[in-house]
Amino acid sequence: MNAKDDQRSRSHEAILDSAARLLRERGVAGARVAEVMKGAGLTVGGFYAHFTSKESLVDAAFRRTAAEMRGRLFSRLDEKPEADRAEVVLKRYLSARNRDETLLGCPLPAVVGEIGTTAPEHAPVLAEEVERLVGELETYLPARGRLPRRTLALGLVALMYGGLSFARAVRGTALSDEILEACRALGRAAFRQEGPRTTKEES
Amino acid sequence: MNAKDDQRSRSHEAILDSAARLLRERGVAGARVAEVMKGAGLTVGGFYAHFTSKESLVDAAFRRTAAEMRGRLFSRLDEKPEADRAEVVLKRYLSARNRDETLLGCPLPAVVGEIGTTAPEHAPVLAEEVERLVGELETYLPARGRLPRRTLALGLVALMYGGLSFARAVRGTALSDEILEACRALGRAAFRQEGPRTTKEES
DNA sequence: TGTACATCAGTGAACGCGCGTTCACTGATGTAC
DNA sequence: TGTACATCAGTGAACGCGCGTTCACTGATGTAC
Repeated sequence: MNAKDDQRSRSHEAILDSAARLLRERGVAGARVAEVMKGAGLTVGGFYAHFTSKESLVDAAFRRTAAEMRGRLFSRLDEKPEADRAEVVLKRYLSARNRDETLLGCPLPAVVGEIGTTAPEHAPVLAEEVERLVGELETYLPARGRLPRRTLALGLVALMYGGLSFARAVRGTALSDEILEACRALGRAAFRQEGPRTTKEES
Repeated sequence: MNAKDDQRSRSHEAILDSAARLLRERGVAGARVAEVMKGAGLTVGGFYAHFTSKESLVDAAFRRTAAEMRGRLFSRLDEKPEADRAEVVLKRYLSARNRDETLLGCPLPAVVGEIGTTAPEHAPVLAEEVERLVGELETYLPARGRLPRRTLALGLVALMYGGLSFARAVRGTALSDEILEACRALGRAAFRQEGPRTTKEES
């Protein structure tokens, strides 16, 4: 039962990968089952042997892309001075790279609007992933600023998501670059005033 | 030729109104031509006597909703102390009301994601409307803060849009209220440090 | 003022197309003896 | 070791459905004489 199971799980992975790519690039409605399967080197009919519905595929692909994003966003931060870490995260997220390389970038801009309008069935997963992102970001924020860490983290996530969404929507224009820069500046201003630059333990 | 022309322009208005409502509530793909016409008290077939395509309808409806939003956002600000105006705008936009009353609220959360993914044909109109919003918001910001007015305005628009989008997507949860509040706090922090609360002329 | 004709906003059915999902079938892999 | 059968991942065509758009037609409004 080895070769068969191997094949099966390899296909499963390929489908998820393909879905993750399309979800980030085209959103929920734009990630069509037939195209997902084609991207995995398979045909439409086989899909339902791997997932019970498109809905469950989207949930799974969303979780995966969100986890990947957090991985990239928070990787190797221990190499940076503690006081600079939040700024590094901000810079990484609001970068031309994260805007242009949709295939590897953040899934939020492609799905949040749809979840608010035509795809509310994915709201629970979104809430989950936002909590994860906010929770991890909090770790890198000053412990006692004017605003509670969680407040600051929630606001920064909204700022980052909003800036990236706009920048992607008008990509290729000067406005797009301007937006990214302005959001970085605003975010920096928000947490720079929040705490002293001295080193404090966080736990 | 009076009664006929009157009828025609009344229908045109009704179609636009209906489209504006649906666009805010369900986005570009969700605002279906047949449903728009039904909402205007008409049938599908008559649509193309009023608009050349769905695309041009969406552009027109988007401009209309954006203008309405600016109207509500910036109305009667002269009644408020000059230093408080930006904060009033922030509060109005990031309110439970603007989240829940989708029918009258901001169109951005419903369309920006789609424009970035499956409906790039509306990017020019989006850029136009963002410029209008940013330009008007600048008027209410401190003239010489740490950040240039335009930078601050761009960042605030991204923050407001991002916060409202998240809040709508997870509406009905505690997280949704928390996000609105956090974005108001972050925005306030950003422009509060930007300038002294003294009165300065702006022009 | 009345009558015959022209205009045109709106109707409703049909068009081609693409979607998510289903299902009878295939053929390579694994099992039993 | 070889043969007959079972399993099951994947195929490809079909299903019902909804979309944007087209078009022959209707009937009330307006014009010409």
